[in-house]
Amino acid sequence: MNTSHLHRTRCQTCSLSSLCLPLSLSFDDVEQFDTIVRRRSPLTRGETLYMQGEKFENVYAVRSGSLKQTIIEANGEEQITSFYLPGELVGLDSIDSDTHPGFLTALERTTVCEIPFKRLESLSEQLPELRHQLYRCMSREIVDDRRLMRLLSSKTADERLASFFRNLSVRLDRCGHSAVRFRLPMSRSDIGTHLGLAIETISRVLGRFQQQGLLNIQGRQVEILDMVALSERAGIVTPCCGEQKHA
Amino acid sequence: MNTSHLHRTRCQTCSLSSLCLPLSLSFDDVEQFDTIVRRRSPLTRGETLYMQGEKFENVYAVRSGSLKQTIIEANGEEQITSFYLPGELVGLDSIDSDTHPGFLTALERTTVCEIPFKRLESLSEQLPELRHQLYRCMSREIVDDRRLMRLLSSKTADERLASFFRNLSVRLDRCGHSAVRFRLPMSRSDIGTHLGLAIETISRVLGRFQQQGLLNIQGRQVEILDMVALSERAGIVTPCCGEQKHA
DNA sequence: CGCCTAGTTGACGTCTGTCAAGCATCGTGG
DNA sequence: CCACGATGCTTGACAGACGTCAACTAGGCG
Repeated sequence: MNTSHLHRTRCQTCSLSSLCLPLSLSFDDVEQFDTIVRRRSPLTRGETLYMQGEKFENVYAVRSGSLKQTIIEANGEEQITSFYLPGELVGLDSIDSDTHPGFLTALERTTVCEIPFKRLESLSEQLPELRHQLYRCMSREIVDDRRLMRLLSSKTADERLASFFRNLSVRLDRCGHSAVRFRLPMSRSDIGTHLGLAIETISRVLGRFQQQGLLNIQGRQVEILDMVALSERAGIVTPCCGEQKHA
Repeated sequence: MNTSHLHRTRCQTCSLSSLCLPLSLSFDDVEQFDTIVRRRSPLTRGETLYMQGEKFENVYAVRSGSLKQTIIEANGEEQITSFYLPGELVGLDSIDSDTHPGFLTALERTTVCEIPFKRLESLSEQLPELRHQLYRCMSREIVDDRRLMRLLSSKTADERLASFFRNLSVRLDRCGHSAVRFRLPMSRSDIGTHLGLAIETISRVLGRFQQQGLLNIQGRQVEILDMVALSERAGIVTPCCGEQKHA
């Protein structure tokens, strides 16, 4: 029990380990994995974890709080490609070019675990489960991106926002928060930039949702009142009858 | 030199090997890799390589021709998430759920190399370069998807189409075709479904492009006349001077 | 108390989807 | 070789959704 380091926490005792990379590792393997993980002191709201174009060294697992990834194009346009919540892995999109494709910014007080990718990669040589888990994480990221693409490609503002809130609810639920009552980590403007909608549209649609009793939203405090109706609005037809899903 | 099998081709002699998974492997390693690759007889136009929901067993490398991935949602809406050209790897999005998220359909006569993922995964244990290449491929797919997301999230029909043609040109160039003169493998309707635009819009915008001398398009025969103007139209500003920007 | 940012609400224009009709292109068979 | 239908593509008219501009309100903080 050496707790010499201030931020010393261990994967073995982390409540998020069931969502994180160590997911399917044996006890001994987790211990080995734990040795390459570095805990960083918390980021404050607005602080950046890395900048666009910076050399890629580490991936990060979110422990608490939340972050956004912003890509700024040559012409100055911004796009928020994704938000990251506790238990999610950040930086997998940086492997190919060996640089970070965007800015990673904390939306609130946020703690992350830093995992040197080189060491992760070589550790994955010895631990097939870890390797598979890494492949799965990346594959999931592709699938999630495709889902968002579908959303953006043809859906109305209502569908986009309903889908966004539904997705947020599911992910918050997974990491231990309430699925129906939570505080939005991001601003309306962030949501707009992410979904390709003007901030005014966000405002109007949320107003409409509230009027129709789908949800209650005061500033950033959200309460989902009718998840079924929200899902329908998102274009998801049957929440009940068989959909194939397994790990 | 056993050439018993009809479709026996070898990675060592494949003109696309510099784009494909064996990219950074040594000669011996390529040989080892080659043993797990199965060549399939060509797919004809419209033939499916796999169906949505089917169990995931193999990834595929495109040798010639082209394919599209179509996802059909519960409500019947279709989305073409991506097109695959020679040298590109298909199926990486199936790892997480262990099933194929969509239909993979040949757009023309197409040949692919079948790579059993289980064997690929275990081979990647012994070959760090292969492992890294796999990570890179997946990472690149995420990056490409994000690019498309940005396109879909806020760009006009003109920008989407200009960007689409530019992207196609770059990819065709990479796999040995001409970058300025080629035959579109997909229909207008496919492009529309992919970019989230009505087929009529595609038609109108392409007409405009032609009128403005950006490109020449007769049916599926395309000639790009002014790549610079096309890039500008796609929202890509400076092909030259670099810009530094941060928050 | 007053400024500043975040969010709301309204008026208006435009892009693009929808519907509908017309045209070209291709393969099939007589 | 041409007729013919099927399919894919183009063009036009119109309407609706959403972006833009602008004014206004509500919190948050020195």
